Amino acid sequence: MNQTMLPPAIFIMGPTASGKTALACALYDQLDCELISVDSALVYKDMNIGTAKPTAQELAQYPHHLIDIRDPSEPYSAADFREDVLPLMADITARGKIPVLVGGTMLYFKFLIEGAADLPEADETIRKQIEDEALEKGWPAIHAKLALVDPESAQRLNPNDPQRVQRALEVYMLTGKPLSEHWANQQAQSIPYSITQFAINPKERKTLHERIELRFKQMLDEGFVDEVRALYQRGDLHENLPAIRAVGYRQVWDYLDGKLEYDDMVQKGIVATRQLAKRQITWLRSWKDLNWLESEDPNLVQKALDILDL
RNA sequence: GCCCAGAUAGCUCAGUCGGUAGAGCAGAGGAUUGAAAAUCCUCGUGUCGGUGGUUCGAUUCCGCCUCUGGGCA
Repeated sequence: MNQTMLPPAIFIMGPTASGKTALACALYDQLDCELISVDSALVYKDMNIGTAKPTAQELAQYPHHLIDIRDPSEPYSAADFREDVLPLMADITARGKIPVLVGGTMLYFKFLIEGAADLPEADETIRKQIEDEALEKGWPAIHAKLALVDPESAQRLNPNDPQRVQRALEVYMLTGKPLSEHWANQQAQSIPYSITQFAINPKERKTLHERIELRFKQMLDEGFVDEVRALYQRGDLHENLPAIRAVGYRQVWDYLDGKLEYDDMVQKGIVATRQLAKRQITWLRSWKDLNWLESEDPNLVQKALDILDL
């Protein structure tokens, strides 16, 4: 098939606080497109300030898909994202528009580009069972157990990595087949788009750190603590939920719990955001077919449009 | 002004019975298959506050100085 026959799609990636949203909105003004958020935290309702979600006014002017689609009590996953976004992109293309995917959740982009193995979804009962056993015997014991049924995964995984060890064992318990076998059966999937990928990032890490600190303090000024307090006071949420584990939310939650002094919470919130940005940049460094843009470049939008050459 | 306790990595501190030192955090790099804003791995040379003395050798012992806490006036 001729690549040029594929409909266009645009990806805008980059670390937190790099200016992705601003670029996406600028493209929205210039192109016949629709915006899709690729962000594991923006999917949650009532989590606005701390996620740096575009404001209601911004969203009215620049509508984004896949924002506010879950209650904070409901988990959302990379696989959910893949299932949601593919039909959405197809609809947008059918309307004669270009899907513009913007966000910083790199695993979601990866799932979209490379596809995912056919695996069972998370099973709360099984996970609880594994966790209870881990609490009693320690994660290395669970890892040893995994080694008996799925030596390949056990070899690959660090015994101290609870999340992956748990997942690998969960998959075996649910399917009777090791994770490695599922992967071997994974079929190459490619999405039917001609994708132009942008990564936006400040020239210097120091600049990003400054932006992150400034933005976190602005969030606090805008009432971030009250936002988390409202979630805290609901009573049905807890700190093990993906939503409450989000950067900033976890630290404010601990502050409300009396586990952190206010100043420590601020410091730890900033630090956690910096560390998130670093992990996002690590993904990007080895990412294929990227067009890099500098956050502080005054001609950034024009450069992006030139690269798109539509 | 006097007394006491400190001064060691960017920060908080440990330690060296005298042979130039190491943790946590921060930071950097990496991994990443239904929690991914998650989870995990790797990386530690710094005038040991300054200066003089004792010593083969001082960050360590002694003197003086500077600074920071706390106490007494």
